[in-house]
Amino acid sequence: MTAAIPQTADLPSQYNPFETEPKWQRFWEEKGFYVADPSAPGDPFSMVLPPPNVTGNLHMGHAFAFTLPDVVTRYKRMRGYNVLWVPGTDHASIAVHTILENQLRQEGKSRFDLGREAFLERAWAWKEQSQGTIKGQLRRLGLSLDWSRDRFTMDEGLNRAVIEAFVRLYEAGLIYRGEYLVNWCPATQSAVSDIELDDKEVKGHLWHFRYPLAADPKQYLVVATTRPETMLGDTAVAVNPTDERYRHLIGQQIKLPIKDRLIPIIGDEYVDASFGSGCVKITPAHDPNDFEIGKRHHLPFINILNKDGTLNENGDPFTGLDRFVARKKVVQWFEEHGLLEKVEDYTHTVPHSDRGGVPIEPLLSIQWFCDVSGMAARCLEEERLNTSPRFVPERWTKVYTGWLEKLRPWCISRQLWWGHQIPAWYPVIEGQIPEDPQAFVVARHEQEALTKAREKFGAEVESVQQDPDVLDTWFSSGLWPFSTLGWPDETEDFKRYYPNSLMSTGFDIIFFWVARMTMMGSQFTGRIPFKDVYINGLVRDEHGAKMSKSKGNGIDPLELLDKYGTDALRYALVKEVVGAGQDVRLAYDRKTGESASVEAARNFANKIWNASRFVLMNLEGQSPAQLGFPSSEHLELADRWILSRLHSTTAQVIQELETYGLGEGARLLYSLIWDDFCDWYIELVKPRLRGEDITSKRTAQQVLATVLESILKLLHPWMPHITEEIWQLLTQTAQATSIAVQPYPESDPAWVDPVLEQEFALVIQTISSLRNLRAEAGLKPNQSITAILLTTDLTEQSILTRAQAYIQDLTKAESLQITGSLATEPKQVAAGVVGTIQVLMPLAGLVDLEALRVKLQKDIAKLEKEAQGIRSRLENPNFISKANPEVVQTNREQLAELEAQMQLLQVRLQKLG
RNA sequence: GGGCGGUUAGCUCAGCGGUAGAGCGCCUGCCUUACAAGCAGGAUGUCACUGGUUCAAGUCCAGUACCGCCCACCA
Repeated sequence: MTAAIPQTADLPSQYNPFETEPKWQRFWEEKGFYVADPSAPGDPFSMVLPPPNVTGNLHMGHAFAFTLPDVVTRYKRMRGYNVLWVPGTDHASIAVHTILENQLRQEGKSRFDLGREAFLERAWAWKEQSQGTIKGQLRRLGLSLDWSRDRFTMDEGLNRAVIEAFVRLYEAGLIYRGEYLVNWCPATQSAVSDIELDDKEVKGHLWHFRYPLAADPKQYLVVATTRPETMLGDTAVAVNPTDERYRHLIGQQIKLPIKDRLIPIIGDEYVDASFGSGCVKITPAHDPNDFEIGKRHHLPFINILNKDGTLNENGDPFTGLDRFVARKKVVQWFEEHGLLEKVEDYTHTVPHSDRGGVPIEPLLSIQWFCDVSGMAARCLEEERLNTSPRFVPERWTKVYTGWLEKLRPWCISRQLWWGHQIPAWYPVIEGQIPEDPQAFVVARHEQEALTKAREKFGAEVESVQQDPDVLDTWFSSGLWPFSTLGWPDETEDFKRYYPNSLMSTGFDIIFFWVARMTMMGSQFTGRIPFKDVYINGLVRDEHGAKMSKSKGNGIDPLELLDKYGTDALRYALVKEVVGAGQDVRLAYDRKTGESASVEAARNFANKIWNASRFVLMNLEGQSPAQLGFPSSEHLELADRWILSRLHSTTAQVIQELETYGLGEGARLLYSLIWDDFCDWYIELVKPRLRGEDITSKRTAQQVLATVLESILKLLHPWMPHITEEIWQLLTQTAQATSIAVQPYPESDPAWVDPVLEQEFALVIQTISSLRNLRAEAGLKPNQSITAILLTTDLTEQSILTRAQAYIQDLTKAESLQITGSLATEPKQVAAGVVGTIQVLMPLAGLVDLEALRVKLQKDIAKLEKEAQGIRSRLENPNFISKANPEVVQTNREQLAELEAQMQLLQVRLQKLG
């Protein structure tokens, strides 16, 4: 039994996405269309969703970045691939900390007041809430995710994967504990990685200090600094060894002001003799470059800072002061002692902590590091040999390899609570943990740690205490492509779907994430975890600016979803993309909350809806399957034309989808649907549907049904809901299946007929010309005309004759004469020209002859301008001799045609008198 | 300092060697039984600038300017 086809009256004339979309979202999920089956046939096509942070809501960037791969996924599924798209969310250690600690601050508390356990409870509660919101939003975007495989970076399985990865890296000698300069964020009191920094331009000063020589305090060297307080930790002054001014001083000593410490003058190539005074103060414990120099010259490392950004005992006499207060005091000291040479205004960039929002301090501390040099080298080798992964667009490859080439050890520990606690334990002996930083064991769990600790440190180990730090969030993210598939176990999913086919993400996290995944993937699975990397662009605001929280210029996707529907937003975003990875700008009016581009997409959806409504009401309740495909001998000109357009567009769309041309595909379909199908085919077919000729009517129904069904399938990856809604109505499958799992249309070259399309273009132009004449003459839409198409070209005559009914119908011509010559010339006639065809519309009664004249003159002038261009080309002997003969020939023909057309119009002009 | 994008109609953008395009907006008619979220018709451009290659250049090459990103930063 099939459901009754709704009558036209049942279908509103405006498409309502708000009823439709949730219905199909539920349907897809309940019926499990997107649940992958590793035992099912088909080449695998697998992806993991870049897991959104559990920090609140999805933003426009998510909507965009997730819709793009959804288009690809839906296409691949319809192409018969065995598709898996794994959803999930990320615990986002630092980001969640920031949110929760802000909340606590408002309650007048800190996380330390709460304690680790209570804080984590809050974190889990927050995660639950945020995750629920995000999942709802992902569903609302209509993404074809396999929710049965939903993961969270801190769920049991992934936790196990993280510990396993850490242990294996440690056992391979790639994870170690060491002292190093880390980017220290005094606000969050944690180390942060290089890529969690945000450079901000700051207007500061460059202070020039006099450093007296120990041998002769009246002589001094001038050093400059933007961070005066660090001088308390200076352990040398460096000059360039080739610098004639200072070469003789190398080896002598400076008496460091305030501290009265003797520090050496050293020579190092790093110093640029041409910058400033050519002397550099060296603070190995608080500057990355100085750190390197300090190591080269075996200088002492003096740490002057506490973790909260105040000065420690080494900062005496400013111990306990905040770094910025100490800065002023140091400057004041130099000033008072006549050692301040000068102060310059100086604008420079200062690295700030992304999350903490304050300037970071390079700080010497004991952290956990991961040596990634071997992994990076393997990734570079893969890229060199196999160009794997393949970046789309290709230009991002350089960004990726460039970063891998200059990697430093990765600081993976964070002094936070929310995250994966580092699986390292310290032995407790006599109630104490040994001071030796290397006294620890790495284990999968506490029991194993205790055993190992006793083996290593003896039976006197009473217990073990786990390192309180958590891992950098990107550590677990790096495992995402395989940890989600069940790694470290050899699961069916892992065997079937790894490596992933595609990774779709933003350029801003090529370093953070893509490179970490390829490194971890190569380390643990021996393979690059994905074949292609599609790098999407940004969604910019209405002014072309990057949307960001700090600027507050974000556009809320939910607002647009509420206003226009999911399909409209999806289509509007993707249609703007050019090639792959280009940024898109979203039209938006902040006063009204309206978006012209999303509205245009909504209108497109409505157009599809109404075209479908027209088709449905004319099929007399028959489904495409019931109607069957029309037999070839019954096909009329318009039928063959629309089928040709369908098949040629299908070929182009498939071509685009295969090369990630998602925007191009969207635009091709827009034109096929709106221009070809709605404006022409449907209009042409109307008389046949109302007419007496049963065969012609049935053929039209068959073509309408088959073309509409193909169009729906073609468009489904971009606009999944409306296509599902209409497809269900059209095919009357009673929700037994989904358009999402129907085969994607194929292009049959047998139906593509370029000659026919060209001929049909002539018909279209002729109709347009007549419509133009009607409009120019000021005729009412329902007023009928008489028309004459005059041409001596027999082919054109034949085409026009075949299309005579179409022309008459679409131009309201009650009589239409197609002829090679006229027995009697009409007196007053509006005229246009198409090809060699004179398009004539005789006008009875009062007409504005002057208007007709002006119109003809304008047409002639236009043609003349065109002809002039071609003529000058043909008059150039070099063009004749050097250009491709075919091009020359074409130009000659074009000129001849233009001249003939002008001639015809001239004649008409003269006849007007 | 290095690198990557971009500069085409009022706005947002296609086009990437042979006659300047789309959507939105604008103008003129139309509520024509699919659609006024629509239909028909129309107007609109020194294709940033300067050179070069070519018979031919928004289209290829070089440089310049401006806009936007990314990376690295000289203390």
